[in-house]
Amino acid sequence: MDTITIKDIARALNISTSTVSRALRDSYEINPETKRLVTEYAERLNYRPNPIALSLKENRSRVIGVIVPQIANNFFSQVINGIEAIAYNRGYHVIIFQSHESYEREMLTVQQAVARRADGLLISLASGTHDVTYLRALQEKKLPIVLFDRISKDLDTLSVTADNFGGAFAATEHLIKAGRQRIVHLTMPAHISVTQERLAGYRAALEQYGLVYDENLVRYGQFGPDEVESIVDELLKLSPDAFFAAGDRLAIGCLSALKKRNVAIPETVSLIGFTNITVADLLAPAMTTVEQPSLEIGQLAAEQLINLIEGKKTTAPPTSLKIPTQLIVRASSQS
Amino acid sequence: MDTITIKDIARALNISTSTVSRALRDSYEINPETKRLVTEYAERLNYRPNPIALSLKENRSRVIGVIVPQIANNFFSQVINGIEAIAYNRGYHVIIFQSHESYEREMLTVQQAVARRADGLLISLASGTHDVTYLRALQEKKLPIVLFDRISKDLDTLSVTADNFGGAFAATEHLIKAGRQRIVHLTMPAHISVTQERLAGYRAALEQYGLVYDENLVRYGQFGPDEVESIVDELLKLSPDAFFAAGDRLAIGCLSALKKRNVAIPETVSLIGFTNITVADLLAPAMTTVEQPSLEIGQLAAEQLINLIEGKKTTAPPTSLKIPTQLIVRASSQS
DNA sequence: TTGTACGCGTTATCAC
DNA sequence: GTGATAACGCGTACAA
Repeated sequence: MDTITIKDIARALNISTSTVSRALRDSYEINPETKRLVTEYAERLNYRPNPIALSLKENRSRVIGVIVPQIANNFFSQVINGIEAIAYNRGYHVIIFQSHESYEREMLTVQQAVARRADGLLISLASGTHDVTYLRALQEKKLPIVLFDRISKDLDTLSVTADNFGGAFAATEHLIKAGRQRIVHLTMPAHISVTQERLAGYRAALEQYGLVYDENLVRYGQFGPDEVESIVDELLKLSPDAFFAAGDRLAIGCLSALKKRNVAIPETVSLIGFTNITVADLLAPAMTTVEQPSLEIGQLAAEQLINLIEGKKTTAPPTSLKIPTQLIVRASSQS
Repeated sequence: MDTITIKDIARALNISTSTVSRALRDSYEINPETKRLVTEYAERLNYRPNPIALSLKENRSRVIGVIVPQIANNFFSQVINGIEAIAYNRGYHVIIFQSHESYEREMLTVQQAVARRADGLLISLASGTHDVTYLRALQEKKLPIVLFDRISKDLDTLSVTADNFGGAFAATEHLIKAGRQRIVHLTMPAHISVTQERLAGYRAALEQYGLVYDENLVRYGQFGPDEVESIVDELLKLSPDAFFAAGDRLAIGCLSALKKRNVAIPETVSLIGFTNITVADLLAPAMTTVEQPSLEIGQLAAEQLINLIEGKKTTAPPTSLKIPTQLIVRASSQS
């Protein structure tokens, strides 16, 4: 891949590289004629400045590193979509890294991103991550970091999340108002921030409506398809009258299990983060869902990070940004 | 973000930068003691060579550019997953670009990738792309390019796709053997390679079993949710006895439409590329699907591209690699 | 065995 | 108005 440089232009036009540079950068006092010559020639040869040389000189890469647990996931791929939209608008490129939910891999990929001289990092923590001191170290080295979705209170950064508390509260409240009293809460591993926030919303709603919180109705884990089956079996013995699954895959697994068992509950499941409305419609016409603003999370997070990188005022104190969720209540299609 | 360089180490240890460089690169004849000193110090300060400087020097970036129509899409995000797995193993990073199905944006992002000095490009063409001369120009400049999924016969590159013909043939054959005779084929825009290959498989199966090809039963487009509704309405007037949707979203839209109209056909839909089996199970227990090997496509494509970049022998003449698809027949769960 | 000098592509600074 | 030079971080030929 042979590329044309400023040198080539200088040689061809019998002028110095600095003149070429000036002409192209439209910088001060330059002979209009020279400028014309240079720009025309550059145009003709389709000259593009080498961003790598620029990076070296300016000590910045105009690249932001994004670390997610996994790419092949509806939520994260939409967040990335949002990130990309903003980043490209502001002249940044995005390099994606996956932690595969592992603490070790997360550390490694963060190292990689740092080695690549990413100008800043956008991270959603792996479920295996309990310790963020390695991130704190980077922060102290002035590397801009913004956490999103899976955040940590142990790290004093800007963070962008959905309003998980509010969403879970609304979903639970909706079920209660529909007469449900024994609402199962199927959720992710306990230590993840998202889990805690959603659980808190669930509890708050129960409390507000004078229902008891029964911890037997709450199950944690990133249940694989089979696992959910047995969990649901166990739960059914406790005669619940509604299921609130706090995540896409949990909800799908749950629906699948219930369907196999021919459990017919008109409005069993409410879930957070199911982004494909068409599928939700098909799966359970009467299902209520909490739509997670994945695109917006990505956009806002990217915007905040770039502001940080460029030293602009951030939106001040409120270091923890929450984007509202939307409760979507589907009318039962069958009589 | 202050980083430590080879210079810092040299200064601290009172030796020259070249000595430091040699010590770290484990290069020839160096005093073991000096080497120890340097490596220890570097380790302690967590020194990482600046890949940007290296890129500039070696005129390569160890980055591969991936251009897909959209990230937030099950198929593409899984392909990216596969690409990433291979790339990182072989020391490459992956920068993602989206064309948003637009020819102009595709050209722009390719320019960006080239400007960023990507060592090679992995491209799945936008549906808006009818002309690939701009890619041919890059090819002539010796930029390694591998196409995947949405390929073009107008470009003489290595390509990696699913066996779309075989998959469509198998699906159609399955429907025919189940007694279907008027099989609708709902597919993507006509000029896309994938569309053509799948259509050819569909036709070949019809022909082999002596059924007439009725072009009224074939519909093209990237139907939005609403659009599918009216298409299905039109099609129903032609009294089809099966639907073969050549794509995830088409299939979901089709199922949704059929469900709303209470059309009960035991095995209506067969589709290509639906990767989430759990959802397929839920949607239509008797549905037959063709699983697309998205992960493998990504892996193989990345492998081929990196071989190209590194000048290794490619797998010779067969410049067009096809990965087999798998027909998954689900037994009806009812009765 | 180690140090010096140069080049990768670009721009800022200083001379002319 | 334009040219020469240094610097960004690194590796390496060449010199010592």
